[in-house]
Amino acid sequence: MTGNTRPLRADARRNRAKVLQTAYEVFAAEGLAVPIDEIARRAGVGAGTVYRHFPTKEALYQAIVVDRVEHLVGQARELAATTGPGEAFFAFFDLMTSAGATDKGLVDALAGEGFDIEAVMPEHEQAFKDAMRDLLMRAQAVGAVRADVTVADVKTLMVGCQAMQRYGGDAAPERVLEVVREGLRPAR
Amino acid sequence: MTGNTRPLRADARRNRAKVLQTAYEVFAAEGLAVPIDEIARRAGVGAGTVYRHFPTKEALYQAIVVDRVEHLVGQARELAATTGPGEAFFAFFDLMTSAGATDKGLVDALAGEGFDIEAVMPEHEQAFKDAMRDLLMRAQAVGAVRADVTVADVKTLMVGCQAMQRYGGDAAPERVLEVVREGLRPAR
DNA sequence: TACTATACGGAACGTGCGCCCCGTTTTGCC
DNA sequence: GGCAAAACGGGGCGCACGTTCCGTATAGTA
Repeated sequence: MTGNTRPLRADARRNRAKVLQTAYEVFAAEGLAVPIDEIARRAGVGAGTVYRHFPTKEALYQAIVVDRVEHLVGQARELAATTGPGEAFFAFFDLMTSAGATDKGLVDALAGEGFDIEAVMPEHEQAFKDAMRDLLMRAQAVGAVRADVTVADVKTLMVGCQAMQRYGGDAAPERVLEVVREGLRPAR
Repeated sequence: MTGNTRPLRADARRNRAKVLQTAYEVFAAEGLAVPIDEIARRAGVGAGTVYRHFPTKEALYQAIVVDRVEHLVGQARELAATTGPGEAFFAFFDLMTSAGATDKGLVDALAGEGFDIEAVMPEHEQAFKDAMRDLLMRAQAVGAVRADVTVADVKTLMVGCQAMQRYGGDAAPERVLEVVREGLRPAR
């Protein structure tokens, strides 16, 4: 079904990679609001070239976000396999929040309007939730996390923390995150 | 210095009020991204009329947000005066978060780019912080809130919670807020 | 080297929106 | 009722941005 795309010409492959790389950096630094023309300029190509490789702006950052999410899912699985339940869960929590602090585009994509992950890449969303469910249930089983929170709750909290990281102000990110982490622990 | 503005004509006063009212409702329901023309249309006036009363779109929602913030500050002071320290603090927390759930425009203004409250209405920001400092310090004094968080931390957390309220997903808002509230309590 | 499919770049188009202009209407005063 | 000042409204301008088009350049092939 997936049309047999024949191999790209050398310059095409090069440009595609350059665009992806540039877009990743620019979106991470400035968020999804950056114009395509700007990305094209920084990548040293014309706007038309960007659109030949990605039919739409959304398609461009989808490609990037999917990659990012896959990477995070991989890290979640690795943590689940190599670390104790409680530790693994909170390590992943830290991973997610610091990802948000670094990558403005990711936060825009996860929290922003005009981007419904579940609609656009349901399988990745599912993989993400599955990986997180694993981490969460194990952590709850050993009493490291309060028993009543769901995967959806945790996801919302993570996205919220990413947004807070970005909010700036005079707040100390460390302390703010610590509050939420502490809140996730079982009531005493 | 503040130019002596003479009294508005009757129709002007009426239109101004209608615009404010409509803008308040529309911004609350849809966020700050709504075009001015739309607000003008719903208010039953021309776009020019909106701009005569508010020189810029930003000025329009500033007027609204200032009003909203003043109201919240008033509520904070009243709580501080009439309720026990711990209760008052958390009641205000709930007030803020549910304000965010109701008012999309407020969240946009507090969290969004392109709106620096401190730059635009420093005195209100100050009043807000003062009122919150009062609530926070009293709550900390009786051990209802962990001693290490600052006013800025709490503000960030509140804004973050507002954003989460709006994020939707399958998360239960109740539970998510409970996690943060719990995290604000002293370590046990 | 000659030839063609492929890819390139950037000018150009359409749209949406903030904001301004100006001919028309309304208000308040004598 | 008549008049000037104040206010109105909505068409229009300028700009930004996503997307498309097409004449030109280049990679791959014989």
